[in-house]
Amino acid sequence: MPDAPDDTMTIREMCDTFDVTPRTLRFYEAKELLFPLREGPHRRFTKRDRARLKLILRGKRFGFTLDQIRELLDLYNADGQHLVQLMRVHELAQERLTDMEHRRAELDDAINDLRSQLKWGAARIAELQNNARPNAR
Amino acid sequence: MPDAPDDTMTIREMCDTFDVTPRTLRFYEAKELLFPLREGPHRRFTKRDRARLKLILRGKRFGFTLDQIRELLDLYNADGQHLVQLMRVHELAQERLTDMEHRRAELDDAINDLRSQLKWGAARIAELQNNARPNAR
DNA sequence: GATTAACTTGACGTGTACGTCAAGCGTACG
DNA sequence: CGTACGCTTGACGTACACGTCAAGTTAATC
Repeated sequence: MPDAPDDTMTIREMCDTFDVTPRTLRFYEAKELLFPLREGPHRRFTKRDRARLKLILRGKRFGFTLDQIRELLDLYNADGQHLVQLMRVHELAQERLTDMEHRRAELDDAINDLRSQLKWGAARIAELQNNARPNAR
Repeated sequence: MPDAPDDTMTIREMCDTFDVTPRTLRFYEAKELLFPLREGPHRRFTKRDRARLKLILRGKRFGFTLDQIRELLDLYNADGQHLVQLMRVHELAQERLTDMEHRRAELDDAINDLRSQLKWGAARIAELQNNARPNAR
């Protein structure tokens, strides 16, 4: 059977393109995040699947769980451009952003703490090294 | 036996003070993060345990695993007398710092990304709202 | 002294996001 | 024609940080 360049992709092409494992794609399908077509027993991922996967991977970067991501995808998908849905998406994203900013503030705090600890440690190390060779020029 | 105010705390006092469950404290003990004394079969958490728990909880907020936290605790605990040990401590702390800075960079990236997404979404929402009432005012 | 509250130790359960076999099928290649 | 590769579906395993019983013991209270 010749490779009909019908704008669908095999699981392997998907993996290579998006740097995920086959297991991941099957897992996302089981979670109803993707809906690849079947050619016999084999999956064919459509343009829509690829668009969704992009959003999934980006959502993961933002710290959404897969369930949250599915919710967002469903909102986007359900009759596309309804104002109420867009606003809901916006609201959820806003919450996530606040969350992330909070985490970053804490992380900054911790980084500064650890930095000062390191400074302190470095000082002690220098001190001990001096004691080890009290007359080092 | 009267309550000798011997600067130790029961598991319940610990839970109330630090807002954790007994299970958590026992879990931390099993993980060798805490070393409460025993009074008969009951735990008595010392000042040292409380100091360690504070650090544990802070570490958790920053996204460290318990294993990493134990490593850090061992660092803080290392008595600071031996140069080699201190330098080892310093080295590990440096690694952690690099780790955290890397995570912060990623988080920053994701935050900026999400912010621009939000902006885009807000624009679309405004657009739809305009279409919904083309003759507003 | 008896009840009950609080503590104890197992040991299995939970949720997330997959990893890792096992066993089978279909087909492209030599 | 056979075999090796890639895909398929289960189904169990993993890591983290505990939750949730169960069953027993101790301590405090009436």
